Amino acid sequence: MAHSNANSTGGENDAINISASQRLAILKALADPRRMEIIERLAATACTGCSDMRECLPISAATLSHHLKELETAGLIHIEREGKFARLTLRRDIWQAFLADLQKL
Amino acid sequence: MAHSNANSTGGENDAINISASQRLAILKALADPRRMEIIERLAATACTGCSDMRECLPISAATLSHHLKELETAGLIHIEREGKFARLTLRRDIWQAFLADLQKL
DNA sequence: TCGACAATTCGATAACCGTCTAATTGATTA
DNA sequence: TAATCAATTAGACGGTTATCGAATTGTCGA
Repeated sequence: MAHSNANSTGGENDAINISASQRLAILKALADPRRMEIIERLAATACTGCSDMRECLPISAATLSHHLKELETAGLIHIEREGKFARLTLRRDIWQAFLADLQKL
Repeated sequence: MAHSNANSTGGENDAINISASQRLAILKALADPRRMEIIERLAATACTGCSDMRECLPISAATLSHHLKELETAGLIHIEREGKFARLTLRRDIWQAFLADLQKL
């Protein structure tokens, strides 16, 4: 909820604009091997659960939860909780906006 | 010197390939407001000296030197020392390779 | 209702990092 | 040569953060 990006001003496919603070948050989020790995996996397989992640990454559940919250706060992933499980998805719109933002310089 | 990228295999305009470790180093380097600001300035004005930077950023000479070394180690900038002064340039080839690398996921 | 399980939160610890001052190196000029 | 200045290095301090085990919350099946 930290970064809203709810500015659909009626345009058709206007790209999302990333604020400087969100760009920093995303860069910080990506500047960790584990979190980068999570993003890579989500980008490749489109969608996974927490347990799937833990099978690949050598980290405790607590640490994974911490990283996921970090990625969610940065706006990079969406965590959809379904009963006992959590479904993770990469927010590709934010990802593209982030890349477009870096392209601009 | 940490990241060489001296692999011109005779091709014409083959893009540089970023290793995973260099990608991480670049992300870490960018995940700091001051260093990001430095990169933005270098991208805008093409080339500047240390003293010019210090006029804009509220940091000590020692801290700036530390940040510049970090950016240089990541491969993002080139520091050309001319006598007393230092000339800073953004390594646009690396920057583009970095962006292309992120695009791939 | 009662365990088993997924995920989160809490509290602590260790490592990392940005920042500074002070000291140093190296170059230019009086 | 001595003084000055740009930049770097050394060393220290404080804040941030990645990590874990333990406790907690919430959900599902027996």
